[in-house]
Amino acid sequence: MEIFTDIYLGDSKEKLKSLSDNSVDLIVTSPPYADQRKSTYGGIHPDKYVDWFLPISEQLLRVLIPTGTFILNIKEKVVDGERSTYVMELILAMRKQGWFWTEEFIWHKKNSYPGKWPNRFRDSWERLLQFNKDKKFNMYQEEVMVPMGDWAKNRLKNLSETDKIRDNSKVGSGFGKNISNWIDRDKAYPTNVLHLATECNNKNHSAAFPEELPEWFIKLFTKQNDTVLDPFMGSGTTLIVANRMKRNSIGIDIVPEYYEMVRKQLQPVELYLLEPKVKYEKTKSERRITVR
Amino acid sequence: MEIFTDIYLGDSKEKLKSLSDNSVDLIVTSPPYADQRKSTYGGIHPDKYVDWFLPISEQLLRVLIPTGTFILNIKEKVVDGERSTYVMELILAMRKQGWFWTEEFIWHKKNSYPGKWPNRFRDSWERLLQFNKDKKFNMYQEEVMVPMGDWAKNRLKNLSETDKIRDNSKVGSGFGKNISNWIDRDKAYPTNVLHLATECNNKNHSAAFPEELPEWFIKLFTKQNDTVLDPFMGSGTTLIVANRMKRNSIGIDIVPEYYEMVRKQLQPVELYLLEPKVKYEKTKSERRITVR
DNA sequence: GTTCCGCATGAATCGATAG
DNA sequence: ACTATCGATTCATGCGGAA
Repeated sequence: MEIFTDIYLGDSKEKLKSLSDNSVDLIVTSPPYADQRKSTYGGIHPDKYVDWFLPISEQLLRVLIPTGTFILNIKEKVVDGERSTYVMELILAMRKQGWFWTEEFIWHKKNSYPGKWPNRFRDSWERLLQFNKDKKFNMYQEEVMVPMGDWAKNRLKNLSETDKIRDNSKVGSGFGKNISNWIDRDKAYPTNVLHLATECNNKNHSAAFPEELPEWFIKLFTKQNDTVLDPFMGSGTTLIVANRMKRNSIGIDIVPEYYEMVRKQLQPVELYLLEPKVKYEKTKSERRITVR
Repeated sequence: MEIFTDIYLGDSKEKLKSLSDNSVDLIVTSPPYADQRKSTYGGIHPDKYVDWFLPISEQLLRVLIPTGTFILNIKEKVVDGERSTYVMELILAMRKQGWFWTEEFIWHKKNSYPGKWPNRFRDSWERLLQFNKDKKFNMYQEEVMVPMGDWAKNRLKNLSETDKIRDNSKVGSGFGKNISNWIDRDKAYPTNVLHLATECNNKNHSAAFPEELPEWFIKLFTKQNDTVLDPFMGSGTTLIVANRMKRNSIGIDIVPEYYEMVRKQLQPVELYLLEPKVKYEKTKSERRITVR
């Protein structure tokens, strides 16, 4: 079976209209937060955020299959010493739009931005909001309850001794870098708290999330040959992971530089010759890339 | 200085009226969650939760000093496969009432209740909402500093003497970062994610939280001889911790059994003879208990 | 080939300074 | 007065070069 990867350059609100109804199994995305990333995305004022997002989520509701899931990564910022409320207002508005708010996962960012202030500690968590069209949805819990797969084995054999020690010292549950827990264990029961560090190895994108994040949700909510959508693909982490996991994927971004970057990364043959470290050669021959 | 502990039996909304304006330095409480614990509190329907809570928070706003803090432990429950939104509606309503929503801490419950559901994982976190009357409030950050990650210890202890000298000179010339500041430091400021286990040995109270939770906030937001209030004291954890930490405390509960339980636990002399393990004898002679 | 160390760098926030 | 920009603060992580 052939896996496709479609990427679009343009405004999500418009480009999404070209997708068919009920054609996507999972949406995983991290939209620009309010008043962040002004240089690249222009920055949306917190007061206007809900109005800006609702037309997009309306399209997402249309293209998602009834048993599909929408994972939204977002966090409100502090404005004038107080937390903004636009995320809560967005949840309330999306429920009126027809979404079910089924769960809120917590992404605990172990390496949060440093700093010290007289009345505030470092913000080290983000919301991962789960929305569904229907109260019955596909969920493959076994896939994430058995983390001792090839992935973990590969990781473990390459772990240096200091890494093992460092990981041992960490307290944590669920999944993530607490790999040492898995050595003597076949099963880990995940919870709705995810412990991951943000990735520092920049891909020329300021806000890339770690590959483990989309990987976990793709495992949990899709099977092979399903289709994953990221309407704010950025550096394309979600698409690359989906491709490696043999899921079809669709990505949209309004920034030409990101679009170009993802396009180049997904071109299999040419870059394979130029790039010494090609990560995803296993699925290379199966991929079909469409650029529009 | 004498420490007092006042406990009241009755409805918080009414009993709070007997407290003076600006008389409490910190409020830490975990109110009955909507539709939970029906047998003891009668259960408040999610749709009526905000209306039920606002008269109480109005009193709390009155009795709190301007530089005081209100910590509200709450988590919406899942109703018919979907998360209720009453917590978000409550935050929005309390802001209109005059509260500032300063921060949301995450309490990560490391040993959350085990279980498996077809479309849901174990819920292992709760919200700890911080509200303030004023954007300037008392906060004693040094009191809750935590040991630094192994990173610093392993690296800094191996700093050569020349490195130290070089770094010192950098400070003088204004270049580089002041590494020498870090040499004697093994502690770092915490983040807004708290990792605590729930207490297994509950005290006949269905929703007792671990002592570390009120302890952390009492350390962070009060000093000795300040006054801590818990308008839903339950088994009295907040009061007991406050007393041990030499803070005055006020507790209210509508359930006679909890009231009696806390009263007995706080009576110093009689119980001292009966109970082999008295935890708080250090402050015993200083305590004054008022029962109304 | 490992292990160790130096260093850059974040979806941050506040307070001061400038227009 | 009100907004825009800038510097200071701080710590976990990964990478590259050195031992």
